[in-house]
Amino acid sequence: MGRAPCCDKANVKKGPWSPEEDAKLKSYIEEHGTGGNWIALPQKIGLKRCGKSCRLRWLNYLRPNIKHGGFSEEEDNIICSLYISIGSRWSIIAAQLPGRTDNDIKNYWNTRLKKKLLGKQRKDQLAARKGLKAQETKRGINNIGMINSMVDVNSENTGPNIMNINQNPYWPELPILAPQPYSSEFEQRRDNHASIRKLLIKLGGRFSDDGDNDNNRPIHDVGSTVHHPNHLFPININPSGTTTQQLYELSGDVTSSSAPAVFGNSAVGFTQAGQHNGITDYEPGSSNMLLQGQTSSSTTTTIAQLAELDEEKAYNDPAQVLDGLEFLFDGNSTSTSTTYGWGDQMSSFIYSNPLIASHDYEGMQRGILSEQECLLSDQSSTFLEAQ
DNA sequence: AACCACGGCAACCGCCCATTT
DNA sequence: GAAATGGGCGGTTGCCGTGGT
Repeated sequence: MGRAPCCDKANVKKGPWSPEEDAKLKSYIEEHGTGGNWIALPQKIGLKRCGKSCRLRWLNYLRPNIKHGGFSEEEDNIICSLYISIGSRWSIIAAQLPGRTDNDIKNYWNTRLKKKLLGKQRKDQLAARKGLKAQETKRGINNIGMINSMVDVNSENTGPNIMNINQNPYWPELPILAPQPYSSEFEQRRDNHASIRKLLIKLGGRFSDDGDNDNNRPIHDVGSTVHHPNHLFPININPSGTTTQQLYELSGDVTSSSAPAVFGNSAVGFTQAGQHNGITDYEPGSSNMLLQGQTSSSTTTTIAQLAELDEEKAYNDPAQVLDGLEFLFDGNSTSTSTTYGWGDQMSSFIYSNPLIASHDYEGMQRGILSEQECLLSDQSSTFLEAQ
């Protein structure tokens, strides 16, 4: 049975909002709130708009403290870092950037950041390829295939199919693959809460299926109603594991349109406690997964620790999927400075670690990697499953 | 001046999921 | 338990401004 339309499409105005409509919507919500029912809202105000359209207009444009444009370098870094970590979960990313909406970030990524990355990557890869060519000529050996070996999961062979760099002039270390359906196993895992949980556990979060257990609540929110979690991705990037580095620690009440962390439309570990002025309050609990912000180095899974999980596989893993993104993690980053420099640690980790590779399969495929026709190895998926 | 291509962004669409009936 | 409903999300579309020819 099909889903009933949320409104009468024939009698609903579409297209850009007029200042009058904006004023009506804004003044009503500021005075009365949304009432928790967007569908009924336009009728109350006398707007010939779909409720969803009203919601979108409010969240993305009219709501207070919205910032438009002018993304700072720090914000760039956060967006890119999170994209690398979790893919196109724009609402989650937006939750880490006060005043930014998921739509804004999505647009910004699609129109600017992605191109920036790809442009940089192309440049670096061409340079790297030149270097390799020269090396090959000098030594008289062909080790490029090994260096750039990729697992051709499209091959009918069960074993990896080593592909040669020269098969792809622009993406030398990436496989040339026809669009390939996911394996049924992987298909099941996509958009699966369990896999997301795995991912976030790897990234340092902790989950609980029993939200009623206070022990599983975020440390900083135990026993209290919170607006939004402040620590979503407590990634300790110090390879020694002795220093805790909170990458995305925000202070204050983040009134993002989509905060707190949301997967699907479930707040992770938080239930909706109420609304005021269109801003949703959340409280810990419910049967949802609970992501815990951790601040203790003893409990935080560090990137270095993850990398150590399988150094050999990491060494052999061919998925140099993020080659060229170093600039995102250079030591000059104001938001992510570390003892060792965010750059080397993070990029080398991502390059080599099958954990990240497999975690990022979905997001990457939808983003950067899809454009490069890059598939990650079955080995990576298997490795994740084993964790 | 006219046309075209391109980029940015607001808004829409379809789907998913949780909640309610 | 099934169907209906509504909120929310990510992907896509289309308009508009700008720059190049």
